[in-house]
Amino acid sequence: MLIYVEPLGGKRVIQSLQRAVSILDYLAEAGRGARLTSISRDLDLNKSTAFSLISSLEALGLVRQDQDTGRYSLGIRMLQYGLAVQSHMDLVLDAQPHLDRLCTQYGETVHMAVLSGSEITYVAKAESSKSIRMVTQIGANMPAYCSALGKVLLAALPREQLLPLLETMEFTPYTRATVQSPQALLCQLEQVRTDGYAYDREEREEGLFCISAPVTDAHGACVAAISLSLPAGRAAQHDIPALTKAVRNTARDISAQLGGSPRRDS
Amino acid sequence: MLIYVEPLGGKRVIQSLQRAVSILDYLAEAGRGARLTSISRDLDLNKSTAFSLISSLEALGLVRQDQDTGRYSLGIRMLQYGLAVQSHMDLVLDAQPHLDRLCTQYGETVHMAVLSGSEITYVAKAESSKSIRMVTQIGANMPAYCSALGKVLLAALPREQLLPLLETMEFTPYTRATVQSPQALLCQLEQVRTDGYAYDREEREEGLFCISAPVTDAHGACVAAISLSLPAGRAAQHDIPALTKAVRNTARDISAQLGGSPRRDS
DNA sequence: CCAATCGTTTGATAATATCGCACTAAGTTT
DNA sequence: AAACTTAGTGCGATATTATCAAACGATTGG
Repeated sequence: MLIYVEPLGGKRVIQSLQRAVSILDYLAEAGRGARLTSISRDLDLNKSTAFSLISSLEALGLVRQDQDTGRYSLGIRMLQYGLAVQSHMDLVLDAQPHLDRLCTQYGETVHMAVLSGSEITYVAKAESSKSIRMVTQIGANMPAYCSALGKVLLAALPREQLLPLLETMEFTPYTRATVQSPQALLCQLEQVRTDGYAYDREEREEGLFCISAPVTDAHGACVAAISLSLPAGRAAQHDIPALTKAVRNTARDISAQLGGSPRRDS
Repeated sequence: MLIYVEPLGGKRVIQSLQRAVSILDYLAEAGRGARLTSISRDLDLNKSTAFSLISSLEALGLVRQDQDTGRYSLGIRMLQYGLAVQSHMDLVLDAQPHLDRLCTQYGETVHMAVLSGSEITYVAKAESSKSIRMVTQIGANMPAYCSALGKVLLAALPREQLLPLLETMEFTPYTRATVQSPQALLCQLEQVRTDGYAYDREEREEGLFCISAPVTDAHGACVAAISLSLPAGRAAQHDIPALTKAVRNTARDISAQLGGSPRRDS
C-alpha cells in the first residue's frame, strides 16, 4: 500500500502516462533499442507493469519491437508527431520566410530556438549553401549558457526563474572562451538585456561565431531567439555591426508578425 | 457500468494511454491548437477526463497550452522524440549514404519509405539541388496505392495481409492515370512482384514520375522501399532503364548492408 | 445583465492498472 | 543432456487509480 500525499497544489499526473513517457524517454536515449528487463530495472517498474505499458505503446504505434532481437525502440509514428509540431507551430510558420531571407542575404546559416529548462531546442533553421557551415538538427538540444541563442533566452527570464535555473547548470569549458561561472554568466546576461542582442565568440566551439536577438510575442514576452552563425574565419569578411543590425531587424519583423497577425479559429 | 469483453487473444491496451494517444493524434491534425471542449466532444471523453489527461500530458511536456488563448497543441518535446527516432533507426542510418550517392549521381530526389497500414511514411530522403524538384517532409504520409514506393511495399505483403487492407482503401482519382479499383491494383502488384520494381507514371500528380525498388532485411523480408522522383519533363532526358537499374542496385546495396552488418549490443 | 461557454477543481465511486506468480522458450553452465 | 538462468509473456485478485457528475469562477456575447 503506497500512500502518496500531494505536496499541496501540485498537479496530479496520471500515473500510467507518467510511466509511459518515462519509457519513451528511455527509448529515445537508448540508441539501438532496449530490452524489457532493463527498462523495468532502470525505471523501477514491475516487469509485468512495464510489459503492459510497452505492449500498449506498441499497439498504439509509438513503440515497435524488433522481430529478431525482441528489443524495443521508438516507432515511426513519433516521426509524424515531430513533423506535426514543426509544421503547426505558429512561431515556426511565421518565422520561416524571414529566416530564409536573412540566410540568403548573407549566405550564412540561420537558426531559431526556444528554451526548454536550461537548454535550448532548435525549432527552425535556414541553411547556408556554403560547404563550410554549421550543421544542426531541428529538435536537438544544446546547453543554453554557452550559445548566443541561449544567452538571449536566459536574459529574458525573470530573476525568480533564472536563479534556480543557474543552480542546476554545469559549466563545461568547451573552449577557452566558455563562460565558467554563474556570476560571469549573470554579468553577460545583464549586458545582453541592455544591448538587446548577444554574441557567442567561440564559446561553444572553436571557430564558431554567432549573433542572436530575441523574438517577442504580442505581450512583449520573449518566446524564441534567432541567430546567425558563421565560421570565425569568415567573420572578418563580414561587417559585424551590419550583421547584428540585420539579425535584430529580422527578429523584430518576426515579433511584429506574431503580435499583429490575428488568430485563426478552427 | 461499462463491461468490456476482450475479443479473445486481443491485447489489452491501457485505457488512459489509448486515450492520451488519441488526444495527441487529434492535436497533431488540429492545426493551430484545439480547445479542451472540442477535444472532449470529438473524442467522446468526459470533459474532466480529457482535462486530466491533457494536463498530465502538459506536465510531461508532450502538450503545451497557449497562455493567451488557452488552446492546447503538441509540445516541443515531441520534436525531440521525432529526432530520436530518425537518428536511431538502423534503416535510416545505414541507408542515408546510399541515398545521397544515388541523388548526386543523377541529380534527382531520392526517398525511402515504410508502410504504415495502407499508407506510406517517408523516413529518409536526399534532395535534388535543382529548382524544380519534389518537396516532401520526413514523417509525412501518403496513400500507398498511387505511388511507386507504395506499390513496392504492398506487393511484398502476403495475401492474408494485403486483401483486408485493400478493403479499407479509398481510390481517389488524383490524375487520369490513378489506379481506380482493387482489381487493377492487384494486377499491377503482380507485375511488380515479377519485375522487382515499380513505376508511378503521373498516378498521384501530373508531371511526377517515380521509380521504386524494395529494400529487404537479413531474412529477405521487405522492410522499406526507395524511390527516385523526377519531373516528367526531365524524364525524356534520362535513360529510364539505366535509372531503374541504378535504383534497384542501390536498394540491393542497402539490403546487403542490413543483412551483413552484425548487430551491436548496448 | 443574463445566458452560455470556457477551463478548472472537487470528491465519491467503480473500473482499471498494478503486482505477484506462473509459464514457455532460449541460452548457459555443469 | 540435464539442470539452471534469464528472457518475454499471460493471468487473476486486489486496491490503487482514473473516471465521472456536478459545480466553480472567469469570460464572452447577445
